[in-house]
Amino acid sequence: MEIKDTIDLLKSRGYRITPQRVAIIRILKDHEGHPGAEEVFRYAIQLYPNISMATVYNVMEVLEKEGIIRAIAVSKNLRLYDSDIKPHSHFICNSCRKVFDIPSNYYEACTKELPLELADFEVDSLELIYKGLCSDCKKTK
Amino acid sequence: MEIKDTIDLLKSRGYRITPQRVAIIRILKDHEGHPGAEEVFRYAIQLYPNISMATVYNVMEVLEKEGIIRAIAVSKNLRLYDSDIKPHSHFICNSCRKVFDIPSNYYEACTKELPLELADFEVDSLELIYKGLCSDCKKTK
DNA sequence: CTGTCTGCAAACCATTTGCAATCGT
DNA sequence: ACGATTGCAAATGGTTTGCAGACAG
Repeated sequence: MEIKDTIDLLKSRGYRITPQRVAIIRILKDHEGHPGAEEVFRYAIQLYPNISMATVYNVMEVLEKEGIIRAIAVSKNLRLYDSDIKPHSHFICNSCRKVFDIPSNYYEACTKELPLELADFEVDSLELIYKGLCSDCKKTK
Repeated sequence: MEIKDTIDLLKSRGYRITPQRVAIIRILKDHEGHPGAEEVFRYAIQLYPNISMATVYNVMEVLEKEGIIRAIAVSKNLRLYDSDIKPHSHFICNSCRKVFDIPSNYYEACTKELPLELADFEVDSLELIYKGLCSDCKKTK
């Protein structure tokens, strides 16, 4: 999604377009990958020297709530974000904590063909996460 | 798995069988569901009044490491445990935070037929988590 | 103008840690 | 005995909160 589209989306939902929000949207666009709040903050502070962590968290929460990014619980004290919202699964390395985007035929199958047990539930999202050791960490082991 | 089997497993891996560990293993056996550390602690303190949270965390970590239980990252500050390690997926209610065990045909399919991108990786586990609103919370909404 | 958003610093809280005493083997 | 484990209390660290001032619409 283009930056402008994201901004229009937020505007249409009643959010104010502050320079901090624009900066973070741009950062997420320019740095594909899986940044955490800390990393977003480090980039943001260069575009906007007075920005605070509280604002970063605030903006990330808005973006997540509006379905613009996905949060990934990597481990107890590491939450990363994924600005690619196309259906895909993740691999998390238990050693280096890196997150890999993994295309998965099953991801879409799982969302389309829900288990009977979920018939009465409202299913909003699916997380399909493999964990283990990435190829680099596997060698070093 | 029977309590005795779990104890034998731990013993065979060099762990000491302390009454605290036995108490927690029994608690997990007797209270199916998805308790958190706090809930385990509340039960444990009745069997063993001097037990501390640190010990509960210690034991849960051992059990998780040895594949006897699974940890579920429900939300930022809520981690629950599942003592059922048979292959199945989870549904987490975004409102009441309850965890539901969901049988899933795809869970096993995902583990057996790994995406090509994971060929060089060591895959140790899979999490398949649906999120949304459970039937009760859906009504109240 | 008006109510939302930001930045600061302090608060939060589940989890972890250091360490002396205890206990399993 | 000996080293693993416990319990306590303090520390940790990512995230949240309260609030006064700034600012978008």
